[in-house]
Amino acid sequence: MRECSYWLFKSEPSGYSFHDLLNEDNHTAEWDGVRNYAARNYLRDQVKLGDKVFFYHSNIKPPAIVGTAVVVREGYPDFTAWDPISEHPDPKSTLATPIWFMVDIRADDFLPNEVTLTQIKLTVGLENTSLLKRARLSVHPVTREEWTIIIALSKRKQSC
DNA sequence: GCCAACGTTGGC
DNA sequence: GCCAACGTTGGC
Repeated sequence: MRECSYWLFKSEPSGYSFHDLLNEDNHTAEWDGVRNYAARNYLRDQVKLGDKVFFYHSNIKPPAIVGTAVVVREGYPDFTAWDPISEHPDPKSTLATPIWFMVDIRADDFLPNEVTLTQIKLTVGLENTSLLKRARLSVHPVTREEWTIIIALSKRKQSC
């Protein structure tokens, strides 16, 4: 019996928001379009069924973790890569030799309060979190301790 | 809108 | 295989 792992997935809400995920059938969607090797490796090799996911909104004021989701399908080829009219086509990726991978996630719920990037930067225990160390990565590992701290933060009303 | 950080590409 | 040029991300 494997313990679940924790992740943080980024999305620009102008393109795809947590609200969009909640509005999907069964609150579930393919996490497609990742075209970065480090993120791909996580999706292909390490993100497992039942793992928990923070949904982070980037490129918005303020950038913040807004909700949680759960992995409902493990890594499989991102077929949007070999669809020439998809948003992120990659002719080098084929059915026989896929390069890019995705997982499916199902929205759980909004956090009681969003946890902003500023809060994350100011919170003891989160100073080494991957989000702060590798700013441009779109899929980050989160430790169990970090997950617990962020969940606790989300239950606290912000004064500013 | 700016621009720093950083991942990717491609010439050599 | 190095590394300069280039493109993208994303906070500010």
